Amino acid sequence: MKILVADDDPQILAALRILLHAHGYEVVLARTGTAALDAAAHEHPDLVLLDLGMPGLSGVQVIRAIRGWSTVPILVVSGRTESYDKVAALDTGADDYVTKPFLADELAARIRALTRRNVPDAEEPVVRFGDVEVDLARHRVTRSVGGQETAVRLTPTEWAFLEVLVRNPDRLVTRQYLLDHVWGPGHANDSGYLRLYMAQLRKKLEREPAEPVHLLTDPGLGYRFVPGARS
Amino acid sequence: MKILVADDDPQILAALRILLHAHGYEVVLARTGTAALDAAAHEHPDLVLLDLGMPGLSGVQVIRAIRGWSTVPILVVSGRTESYDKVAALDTGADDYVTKPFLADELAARIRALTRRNVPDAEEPVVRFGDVEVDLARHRVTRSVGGQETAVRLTPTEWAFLEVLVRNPDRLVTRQYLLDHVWGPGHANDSGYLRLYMAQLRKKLEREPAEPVHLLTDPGLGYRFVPGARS
DNA sequence: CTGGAGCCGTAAGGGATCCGTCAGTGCGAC
DNA sequence: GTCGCACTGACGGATCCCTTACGGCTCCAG
Repeated sequence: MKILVADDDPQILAALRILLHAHGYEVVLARTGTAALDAAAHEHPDLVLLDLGMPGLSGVQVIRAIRGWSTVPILVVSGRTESYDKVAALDTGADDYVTKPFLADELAARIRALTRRNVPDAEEPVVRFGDVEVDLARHRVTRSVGGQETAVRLTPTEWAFLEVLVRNPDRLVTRQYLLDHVWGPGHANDSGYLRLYMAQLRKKLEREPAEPVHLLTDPGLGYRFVPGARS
Repeated sequence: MKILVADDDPQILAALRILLHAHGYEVVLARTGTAALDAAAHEHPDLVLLDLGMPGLSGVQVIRAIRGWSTVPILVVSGRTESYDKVAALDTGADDYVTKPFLADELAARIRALTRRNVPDAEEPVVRFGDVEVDLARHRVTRSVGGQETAVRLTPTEWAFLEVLVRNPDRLVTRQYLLDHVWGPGHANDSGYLRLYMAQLRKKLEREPAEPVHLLTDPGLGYRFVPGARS
């Protein structure tokens, strides 16, 4: 049972490490938001203990990023007692919220309650299809042509487009949904964007851009990402 | 989304009922531990809001009893702030613990956090008939001919037509209903559309389009979808 | 029995829409 | 300036929706 502890205060970090270790957990530490994201992606923790007041990324940003590819339980520990902060964290994807100072017994009990439900985790934040590999955590796309792994350069808009599709495998993604999530609301009639960026994605990711295999279109409705057979 | 509220204080009960109702939840009330158990068993709530200080059964007993047959999320609301009570409730099977007095916003957020996770095990939105498989969630239709699963291409209108029929199995769907839901209001007299698209659907989905088995017509009234025997 | 009126199923064609593609412009960063 | 990115506009070509037409069927009046 592995727990990722993210806090910028070395003292609290040490105290939590000792406490959790005493309860039999394996502990991984992170002192910044970006480090926490990195560890969450590659250490596959069974639970994330997250402090909100870290430098760099805000706590809410960290939660949103993790929720982008993982369903790991997130327990927020924060000095902020305002209801607004709690609601924001919980609605972004946190599973529980404890305010400092907290009692060790209660924290341990809440950790047990969250890990108890543990569903089969180890959901890889990497999606593969054809000769392409998409790393949702690192925002990186690579392609192996001729046994050689080469990075694929995507523009921010291209990435946002691809991300929406990859997170809904085998499922129709309507034009409306794509426009809302990539360009934001208010672009309901700009379906020309979709044609344009889909063409660019196919040019960069499909073996035969003229006859796509993984990035398909459902005429009149939207687009669809089909991973197909693992290769 | 149904919530069972168990509390012995009528005032709190009424307040919670109003609060939850305002958030769009269906609310079931119980004023004793035994009543709560009964309701949890027969009402199939999506979440249980449980007060610890009820007469009859103790809160921990109620939690243990529910956990004996159900994994429904349990949120404990209690006046007891002692760490011992929290640990006992959480370790018995509760998923969260909030102390009175509590803020309405925070409680609502914690309810959302608990119900969010429970959604995935929804009903299987797949309908099968003959050699056809309709996946309503993924918006996909496949047909297995000769042991090979092949995708069926449907136009948007064909899909809308099929969707209405599939969502009303073994029931007569009147021409009026179909026209309203597929073409929108104002096409009450365009029953010719129905003949046309029904013919196309039968051609794509029926083994013998001339002698349909699953997509039947009720002369003068409308059409009917009959899944028939599972195959 | 016979003929006609609806209703249903089928086929073919035209117009509108949608899709893929390719230039080209504007704008900000370096 | 130069480069990269977002966006615009326009063009064939494919697809889709609707219209129109025709034949078969049932049912009922004559």
